[in-house]
Formats: sequence, structure tokens, C-alpha cells
Amino acid sequence: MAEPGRRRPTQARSQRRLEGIVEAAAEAFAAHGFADTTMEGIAARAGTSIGSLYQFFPNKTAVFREVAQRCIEESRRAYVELLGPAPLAAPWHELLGRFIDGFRRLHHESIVMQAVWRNLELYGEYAEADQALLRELVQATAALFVGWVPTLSEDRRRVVATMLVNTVAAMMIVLVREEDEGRGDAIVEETKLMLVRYLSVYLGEPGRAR
Amino acid sequence: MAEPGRRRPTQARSQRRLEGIVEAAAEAFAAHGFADTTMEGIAARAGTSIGSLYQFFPNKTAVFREVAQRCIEESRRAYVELLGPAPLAAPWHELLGRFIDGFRRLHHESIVMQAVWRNLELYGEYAEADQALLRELVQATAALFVGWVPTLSEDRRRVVATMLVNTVAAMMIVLVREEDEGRGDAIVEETKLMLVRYLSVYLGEPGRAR
Amino acid sequence: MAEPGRRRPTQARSQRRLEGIVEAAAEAFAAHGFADTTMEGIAARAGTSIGSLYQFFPNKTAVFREVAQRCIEESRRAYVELLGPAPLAAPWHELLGRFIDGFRRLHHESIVMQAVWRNLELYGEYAEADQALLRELVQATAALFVGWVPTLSEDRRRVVATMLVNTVAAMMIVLVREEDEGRGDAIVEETKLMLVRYLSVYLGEPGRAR
Amino acid sequence: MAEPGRRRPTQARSQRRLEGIVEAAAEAFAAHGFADTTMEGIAARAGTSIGSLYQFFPNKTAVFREVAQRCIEESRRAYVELLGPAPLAAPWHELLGRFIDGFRRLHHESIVMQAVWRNLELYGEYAEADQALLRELVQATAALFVGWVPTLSEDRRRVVATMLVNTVAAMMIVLVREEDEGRGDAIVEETKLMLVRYLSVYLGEPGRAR
DNA sequence: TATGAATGAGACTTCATTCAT
DNA sequence: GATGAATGAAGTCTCATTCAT
Repeated sequence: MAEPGRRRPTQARSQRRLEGIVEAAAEAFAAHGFADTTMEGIAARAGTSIGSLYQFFPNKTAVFREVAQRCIEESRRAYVELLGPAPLAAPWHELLGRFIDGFRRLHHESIVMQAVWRNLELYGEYAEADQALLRELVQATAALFVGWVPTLSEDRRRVVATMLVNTVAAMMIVLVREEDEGRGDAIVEETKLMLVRYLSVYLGEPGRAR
Repeated sequence: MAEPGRRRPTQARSQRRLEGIVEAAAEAFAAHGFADTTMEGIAARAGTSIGSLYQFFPNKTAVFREVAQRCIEESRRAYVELLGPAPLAAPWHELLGRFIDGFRRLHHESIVMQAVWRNLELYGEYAEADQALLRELVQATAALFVGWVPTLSEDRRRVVATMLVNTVAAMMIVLVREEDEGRGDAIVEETKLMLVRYLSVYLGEPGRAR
Repeated sequence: MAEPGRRRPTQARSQRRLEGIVEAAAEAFAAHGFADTTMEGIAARAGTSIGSLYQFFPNKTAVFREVAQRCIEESRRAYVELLGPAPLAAPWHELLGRFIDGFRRLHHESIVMQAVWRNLELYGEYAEADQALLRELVQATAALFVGWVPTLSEDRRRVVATMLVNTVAAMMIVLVREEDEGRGDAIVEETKLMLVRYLSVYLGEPGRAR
Repeated sequence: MAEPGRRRPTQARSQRRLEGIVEAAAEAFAAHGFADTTMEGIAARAGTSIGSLYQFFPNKTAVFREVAQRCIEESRRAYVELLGPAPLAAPWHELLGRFIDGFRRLHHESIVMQAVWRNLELYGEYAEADQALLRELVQATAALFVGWVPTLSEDRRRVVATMLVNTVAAMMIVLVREEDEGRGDAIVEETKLMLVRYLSVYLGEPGRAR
């Protein structure tokens, strides 16, 4: 927004404060859920005043939306990175494995991710922020299929991508519970197995030429 | 106390009132979510006073727990019914299809189901009521595998059952969104396909003798 | 009210129920105080329904008034009994000692007494019931002085009686606290000493002829 | 934090608001009693919102505790002041008279005092705040006796101090009623007379050398 | 711009009292 | 008369949001 390396000190300080708020908010949303998170709590955790918080965000929902936005950006970045320079070059099941592992790691490391996945909402005021993430992931994934199976209709591509994304999403949520009981790796492996078997219907058996 | 069908009027009325409250609560939880549902709102929708509500339930969480309990009971009933008298007699993929269709229908018809699925929580005060449902479904499903693949270890049975249950659960949630856009049936069919492909690793290709 | 020994069964049962309610109410008032006593609680403790409670009393204050009335009657009875057949015959300080000991015992044994002393109110809805007790005690005591010091003006008699009654009343309240710490007897003895010294101004030194 | 007389405006305003709340609360407690005083009522009387009230106090009991604390402090201040620079120099009965008159005046002038004396509780949630006041007064009074009658045992000193304090306390309560009927002064004089006669047992006849 | 005190709508919950059975 | 479910006014307390300093 402002050219990098030439921000006025105030802006730099402001930016730092904003980061602190978003971080604190994500922590709170992840720990207590949206409803049980208070603006006062966010401000305190961020080491600012509630007044400053409202300087950056008009209301609580907006704070969540910003957290969700960060989550979308992180996901986008991860997506591109995991895709690598030549996605079609590698066997698709390898790519799938990389994706699943990559998002699992991201969910572990990113508080922003945890905040959003803990508060997935179908309806309600901040539901849109949640759904936007899923929508984008589905879209990007569907785009991949264009290269892989050009004969697939757009509708079908979309359905398969939805299956893929939501299965991984469900896995992530299940993991929160199952990891505590030591079944995390097993669940991940089974998910990979399930998706490989499913996708091979469209993409051909892994290990064979497509 | 009184033989069924011959309840004292008071009890009958009380019972009806309780049903009304649970119904109204489920509607509210399904429509607005737990946090945005008010006790006043439940009472109004049930056509009673808030005082009566508190005659039946000590607090809001208890109301949700009752709704969740009903949901568990409905699921249990559906489970048994869908299983039929001789579950091992039918080909497993047929049973799977019946289950998916059956639970889809149940979710459509039962407001109590919608209330719970809309408010799945991993942590928090009423999370346990949610998790109990999933736990029971996993357990019952794992039990099925004992008859089908006796050689499978208990741990592995549990993992596969978890995959199965959570995939269906995820489907149900996805359906809420996708059905509005006319992709409901496609999603259901893909889910069946995915699960058949996945389970055939353990249960053998459908159509073949096990 | 009805001639004894000839009540209709219903009335007898009703009477018993009333006694139970008053007893239960006194217990509750003594244990939790007026404000924290609930009608529901009284009914439960009395083993009746709240509906029956309202058959006897129009509201909570009326229940307290009845308890206070019982307390007044008990005090009155105790007063007369302690006075004995010829009060002026005994030395006054002996009578005083008997009174103090008697009321102390009464307070110990009568839950109705404890209920009232625990809820002495100067103003408020049920204050009158409290004050009526004190008023009557003062009046009765003042009457005694007519016989003892006929020369004392009525006003002065009333003041001295007020001093006497309120000092004993204060002692009773103090005792609740001090008895727990083993200073009960000492407080009682000092109170007697103080009142003997005070009253001897008007009644002459004890042990001497008046 | 800031030197007195140079508070930051915010603090000054906040302090004023707090004073207003405590004042209003004391008025309400004195007028209606603890149970019939509402937080809404206190806020309204103080000219603030209920939210502000909760900024200062976590609940109603805490408000009362603060009022009681003020009462204790006022009493303490009055005690010291009435004691004067050389308490043992003056004849003890003169000191006693000064005390009784002083506390009577204080009770007249201080709403905080009236609030506490109107709500003396033996048990219950805020009872401790009440009892702390009496405890402190007893202790301070007992300390006086060390100088006056060094031969008195500690236990006995405590008992005598308890008698003294509670007699004055009872007088204060009685005064509320009796003053309305014009017997206030008489009651006060009699109380002095009674206590002088009582204490002279331990402290020697007033007017004579000790 | 930062602060945090102030606001007040609104949620939960209690309980005296009524009333249908 | 006895019962206890039903009622709803009223009270406590929270917290998103505003605003004066």
C-alpha cells in the first residue's frame, strides 16, 4: 500500500500494532471460539486499548474477517508453493500427498488457520468469510484438473474438486481430536489412501501413465 | 408411573409442552446457532413463558444437550433400522448406499439433526454432547467391521470407521451449501463412489465374493 | 379458636399442616434470613405444596408476620411464667436474673425466636411485626415498675423499661456470636451485673430493703 | 500514583464518580436495606449507568463491602479524634460521654454509618464486613483498658469492651426509633448512666482518684 | 491517534404469585 | 382443599460500541 522501506514511523508503528491485534484475535478465536471472545480480551492480549482496536476495525465481525483473510492468503501462498514450478510434471498422487502434508503442517503452525477452522460457520454474519476460503480452494483445485483431465466437464471438475477440498478440510477438523489420541498419522494416511483411490477414477491409477 | 396411553392429563400436557420446547429450541439452534439463540426466543417460539422453560431445563446448555440427546437417539434408531435384520447378508456397498441415503433423508427431515450438525463444537461447554454422537457412530460402525473383516486389528477398525463416519458427516455439512446450488445429488453420488473405492481396500471389490 | 377436642378431622389436619408450615418457615428465616428464604423452600421443608402455603398465607410477608406473632406469644407466655405468682415478693435482682436466663433459654430452644431476632428490621414491610414484639415487652416491663417505684413518672418508667428490654435484646444478638467462642456465660453475667448496677439507681441497692 | 492535589483529570473524574456511587449506594442501603436495593437504583441515584457501576464493583455485595469499609474508616477516624491527645489524662467517664455523643453525631451525619447499622447481619455474604467493624471497635476499646486497669486479665478486658461497644451499638439502633418520638436525649443519658455505673466496677467511681 | 471510562441494550435466571386440574 | 405447573416481572451482570480527554 505504501511503498516498502519508506513508511513514516507512525505507519510502521501502526502496522505493528495491527499485526499484534490480528495475532491476538486469532489466538482468542482459536482458543475460545468467536462467541466467547471479547473485544476487551483481544485488546488486552494485544497489549493495546480497546479504543485502538476500534481504530482498525469497526466491529468484532470485521476482526474475524481480517483473520479469515489472512488465513486465505496463507492458504493461497501455501497452495502456490506446494504446487511447485511444474505441477503437471510430478505424478498426481505425489502432489496430493505433498498438499495434504503441507496443509496439515500449516494448520499446526498457523494460529490464524486454527482460528478459522475452529469457527467454520454455514450461516451467520461471518460465515461468508469462512466460505470464501473454501470457495477459492475449490476453484484453484478445479483449475488443476483442466490440465490433468481436459475431457472432464466443468461441472464435474467442480464436484470432484469440492470432494477433494472438503475431504481434506474434514480431515483437518478430525485431526484436532484424533491427534490427541495418537491416531493423527493413521488418519492422514487413510485420507491419502481414500483420495488416491477416489481420484484414480478420474486421473488414472497412480504409477501408470495417464 | 401410569401405563402408557393412559397418562394423567397433567403429565400429558407437560410432555407436550416439553416436546414443544425441544422442537422450538432445535429450530432456533439450527437457524441462528447456539450463541445467537436466546432463551426468550425459544420460549416465544414454543408458545410458553420463559419461566416454564426453566422448569424443564436449568440453563441454555442443558437445552442444547437435550436436543443433542434427541439427535443421538434418532441417529441410533435410524442406524438400527437401516442396518436391517441381516446386515451381513447384503453386499456391503449396498448397505453403505442405504446408510448414506438414509442419513441424508434424516438430516432433511429432522430439525434436531440440523440443530446439532450446525453447532458441532470441538471444545466448549456443550462440545461433549456433540462428540458423544460422533463417538457412538464410530463405535457402532467399527462393530460392523468385526463381522466383515475379522482379521482387521481393533485399532485399524477404529480408524476406518472414523474415516467413514467423518466422511459422511462432512458430506452432510457440505450438502447444506451445495444442495442450494443443485449439486446435492452429485455430491452424494461422489461420496458413495469415494467410500466404495476406499472401503474395497478392506472389504474387497463390491460385486465380488468376500 | 375452635373448642379443643372437638375439631373436625379436616380442621385438625389443616391445623397440623399450618404448624408444619410455620415451623418450616421459622427454620428457613433463621437459617437464611428473610430475603434469601423462598416460598418454594418453605413448602418443601414443610412437606407441602406451594399451593397449600398460599391457602394459609397471602404472601411471604404474612408468613413472617405469623412467625413473629408466635414469637410474641411465646415471649408473652415466658414473661408471665417467669414473673411467677408474686413478682414483687422476690428481690428485684433475682427476678432480673431469672428473666435473663429464661429468655436466653427460650432463644436457644425456640426456632421461632431465632427467626425473629435474626431478622430484626427497623423499616421495611415486615418491620412492624418486629417492633410490635419490642413494644409489648417494653410495655409489660414498664408496668412492673409501677409496682416497684410508684413515684417514677410514666415517661421515665418507659425509658428505663426501654433500656432494660433493649439491653437484653442486644445481649441476645451478641450471644449468637460470642457463644461460639465460649464467652457466652461471661457475657450473660456481665449483662446481669450491668443491669443490676443501672437499675439500682431506681430500685435501690439489691439486698437492701426498698 | 500521582501526588495528591495534582491528579490527572481522568482520575479526578473517576474518583468523583466513585464517590457518587458509594454515596448513592449508602443512601439506598440505608433507606431500603440491602435486599431491596437494586444496582439499577444505585446507578440511577448516582447519575450514572449500570455499566459504570460494574466498572467499579464486581457485584452488589462488593458495593456494600466498600460502604462498610468507609464506615470502618470513619469510625476509626472518629475514634482517634475523640480519644484526643492524652486519653488517660481526662476522667474516664468524661471520655465515655464524649464517645457516646461523638458516635451519635457521626451516625446522624454519615449516611455510610446509617447504611451499615441498618444492615447489620450475623450471617450471610456480607456479614463479615459488618462484623469487622464491631471487632475492630472492641479491640481498640480493649486496648484502652490496658492503660486504665492493667490488672484486668485479657479475657476480661475483652468481655468488658464487648459489653461497652455492643451497648453503644444497641443504643444507636434504638435511637433511630426513639428519636422520632422525642426520647432520644433521654435514651442517651440513660445509656451513659448505665455504662458509668457498670464501668465503675472496674474503673472506680468517677470523681474519685483511680 | 491512543486511551479506557462510560453507556445501555439485552441476556440469563430467579421466584413470588396465580390458576387449572 | 391440595397440587405443582405456568407465568412474567424484575434483578444481576456482560460486553460491543461510543466518546471525551
